[in-house]
Amino acid sequence: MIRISKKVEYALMALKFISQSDNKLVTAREISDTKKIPYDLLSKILQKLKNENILLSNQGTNGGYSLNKRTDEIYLFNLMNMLDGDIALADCMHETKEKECSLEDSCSIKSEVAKLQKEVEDVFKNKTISDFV
Amino acid sequence: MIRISKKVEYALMALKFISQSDNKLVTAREISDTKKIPYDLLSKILQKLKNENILLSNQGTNGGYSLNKRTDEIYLFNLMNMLDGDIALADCMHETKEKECSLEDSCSIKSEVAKLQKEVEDVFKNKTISDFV
DNA sequence: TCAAATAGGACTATATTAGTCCAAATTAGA
DNA sequence: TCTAATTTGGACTAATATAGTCCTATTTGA
Ligand code: SF4
Ligand code: SF4
Repeated sequence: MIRISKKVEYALMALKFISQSDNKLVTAREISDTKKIPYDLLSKILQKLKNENILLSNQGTNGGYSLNKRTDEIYLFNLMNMLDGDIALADCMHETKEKECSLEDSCSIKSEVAKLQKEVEDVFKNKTISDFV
Repeated sequence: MIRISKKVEYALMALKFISQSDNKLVTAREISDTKKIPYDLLSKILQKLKNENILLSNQGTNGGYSLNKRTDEIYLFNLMNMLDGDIALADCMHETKEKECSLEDSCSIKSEVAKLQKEVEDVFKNKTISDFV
């Protein structure tokens, strides 16, 4: 089964929401309430996006988040990598050799899986947040 | 994280193996041994493929499996559906309404996710086993 | 000083995927 | 007719990944 994670969905909704609140700071609570996204989880996601320089944050009262990039500069592929880690169609395909496949020696489909991975990746590399706004 | 399952990988290797053993029946044990695939799991996969009319089976001594379709008639997309169930990028995208998304009312990205799903699906719909042989 | 907000670690719960175990039915051949 | 090789198939367990929660600290404007 092939899925995009809830984290990524929540991030997409949040980024869309922020991009449509022109320049006004947006709080996690606001997004959570209007979009019915679990507050704590959303907070984590926004913090992550801030650390990845997708968002700017202001702490304290009247704080909140704002975009740090244009929507067409934020690629879905990167977003997925940030939130879910290395996107790999199979164990042997991770950039970082974090996972190894015990079948690598006897595997007869590796090069074809690699080709497939490239094609799927391209779909996500060709989408930016602006496609969602 | 986006992955193709081990089941599908094992199925691909098995189908490739069978397609290259021209006409001779191939046993699950043979494939399991040469490809280092867990025997019980592989058995289940082959049985499934037999029930889906991808393979023919002969029981008993000297039994085994053979292809029931040309390799270019077996689509990766269908294979994935058979083995992993409905391929859906998000909860709301299942053909059968087996899953519901509680955010469906407030969701602002559904149509874009649908577009994305179509693009990813097309990648898998355009691959057949012959691409792996 | 207080309340609203981000920051972030640690934890729990749930779902999915992967793998195992066991017993039955089928069949060729000795 | 017995036996071993094989498919068949249900039930179960283990491992992993995803989703969600809890708690506490820090920042900051009023
Ligand atoms: S089975 Fe082959 S394609 Fe799959 S992860 Fe292992 S080496 Fe890669
Ligand atoms: S959040 Fe939106 S896109 Fe995702 S599953 Fe729910 S309705 Fe579908």
